[in-house]
Amino acid sequence: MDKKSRAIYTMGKQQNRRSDCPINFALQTFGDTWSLLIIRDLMFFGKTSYGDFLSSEEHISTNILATRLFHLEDFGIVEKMPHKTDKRKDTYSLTQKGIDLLPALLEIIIWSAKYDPQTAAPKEFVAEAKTNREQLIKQIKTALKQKKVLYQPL
Amino acid sequence: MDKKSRAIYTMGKQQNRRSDCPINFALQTFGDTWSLLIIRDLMFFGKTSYGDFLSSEEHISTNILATRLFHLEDFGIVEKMPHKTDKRKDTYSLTQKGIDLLPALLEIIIWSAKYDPQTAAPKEFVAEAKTNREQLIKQIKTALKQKKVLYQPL
DNA sequence: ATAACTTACTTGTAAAGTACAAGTGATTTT
DNA sequence: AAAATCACTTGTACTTTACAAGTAAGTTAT
Repeated sequence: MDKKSRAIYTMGKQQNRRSDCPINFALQTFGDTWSLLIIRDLMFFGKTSYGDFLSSEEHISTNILATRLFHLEDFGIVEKMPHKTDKRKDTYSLTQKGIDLLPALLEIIIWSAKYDPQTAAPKEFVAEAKTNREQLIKQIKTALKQKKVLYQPL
Repeated sequence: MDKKSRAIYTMGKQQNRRSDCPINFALQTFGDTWSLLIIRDLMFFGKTSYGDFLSSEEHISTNILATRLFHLEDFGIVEKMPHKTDKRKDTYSLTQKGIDLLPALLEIIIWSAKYDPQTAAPKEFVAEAKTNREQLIKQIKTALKQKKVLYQPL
């Protein structure tokens, strides 16, 4: 890890926190332009590797991805493990702390689906999130633990 | 408005959207380091003026605040009106689109309260959000419409 | 009435962060 | 044994941010 990454790493532990406000805590943890997309990929689309994240349609730069993954791992939202068979690869997964962001993600999805006329959010999914929230959360959590992929990348 | 602001303004209308993913839509709307704090100030703390936002404890820079307010207004999350009596002032308020972010904010607060050992989130508030979500949402929306302040800045 | 103050910004500049292209070294595949 | 893949790192130009200072319109105090 280089100096810049270490700087971010250290900030990660919130030596430089702007306030103790819960909204601010969330912002300083994953409130940049990319982190939530990585979390999305892990939460809904079964992506697990560096290359998987790189290939998402939003096209994150490789250096940015590297620092965000350090950051998210540092904050305990993401875990990195050696791939079972391929020694070149690492496998990323959400920790419990990361999985617990699911309700917030669902609310964001509901909001975007309401206000973005060209949203890619599947109607049935949004309907489920609105009317069967708790059940949908359980279902997704179960799938995550079993490493089943419920949805295709948008 | 200067060239830079116009550039952001144009991006605001999502000519340059990275994808139609709902998470991405939210990120491109308010996914920077400051917007959610402005929305928080409007939602919970009864702040309404430029100076109010400037004086929040996170210390946003004045030029950043100006561009974020343009952006948020452009996206229809915030409305700007001349102050009733003081012609120097403007009064900012949340639109319905902005108010509809409340459920997402509540989930973020619940998450941060769980994982930040030094969170400033009031326990009773978090408890209410968990057990009486819908009622709390109604209560806050009513207060917003009546311009009552329910909470003190953290 | 006028000077001092407040308000909502704008401007300038240095520092930090981002995007893009091109490596690199350790595997794995062909 | 060569070519490809994987998870990064490095270099550089560009963009964004942070901080300090200034400005114009409107309000308050004397």
